Amino acid sequence: MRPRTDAPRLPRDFFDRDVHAVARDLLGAHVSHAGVTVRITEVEAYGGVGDPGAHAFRGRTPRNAVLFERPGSLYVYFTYGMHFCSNLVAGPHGQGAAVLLRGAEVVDGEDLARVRRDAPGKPPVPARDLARGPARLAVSLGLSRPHNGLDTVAPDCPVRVAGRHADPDVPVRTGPRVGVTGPGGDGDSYPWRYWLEGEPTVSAYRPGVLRTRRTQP
DNA sequence: CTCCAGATATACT
DNA sequence: GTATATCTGGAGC
Repeated sequence: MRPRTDAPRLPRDFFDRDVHAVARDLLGAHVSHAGVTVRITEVEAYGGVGDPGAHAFRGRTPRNAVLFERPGSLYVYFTYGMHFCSNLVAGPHGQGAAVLLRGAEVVDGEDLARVRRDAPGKPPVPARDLARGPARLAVSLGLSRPHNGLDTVAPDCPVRVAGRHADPDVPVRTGPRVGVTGPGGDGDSYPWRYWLEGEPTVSAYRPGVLRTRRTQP
């Protein structure tokens, strides 16, 4: 499938809506950066202050400050000591809500994505795994710390978000978020994960796990 | 498929 | 000071 280069960049109004509406509509959208374009197949909604799974749960901190910037801003954070994940800020300005980009299909610039994803001396990554998973997606697009805070609705922004899910024959499915431990202790009570049915690039579901202590051996 | 170690910025006590 | 994290790749079933 050839990416539509004529699709308009999504405007501020698109992101300035309920975060769940934004999440659903981002499915099928194209995100382009540094020579690679992906088509989003899986996302998660994070509700801002008060959502126990969200980085904004306890309010604004230096790390999550971008979540409280204008909708359409790109929130890239570092986690697990080695991975970057990317979100698009959604909802009213200052609410702290965002949509995590969890899975995508590389539709252009696959060679470049492969340079970023393939490890030297190891078998090549299967095409469907290039951007399957939030950290893999960020690697394929070449997103990391310097891109945190970019305003993707600006015409000159190097990160371009365009198009949206428009195929009524492909249903949107929902389920619990990945890696989030809910208030009850096990699992996430919010079905705020959205994906396109039948897509091979949707990441495998892994329930949130409480890690066992492993300090002093 | 499931289990598990890895490496470190961040936020909380 | 210390527990945790919007995860991944490799090992073993």
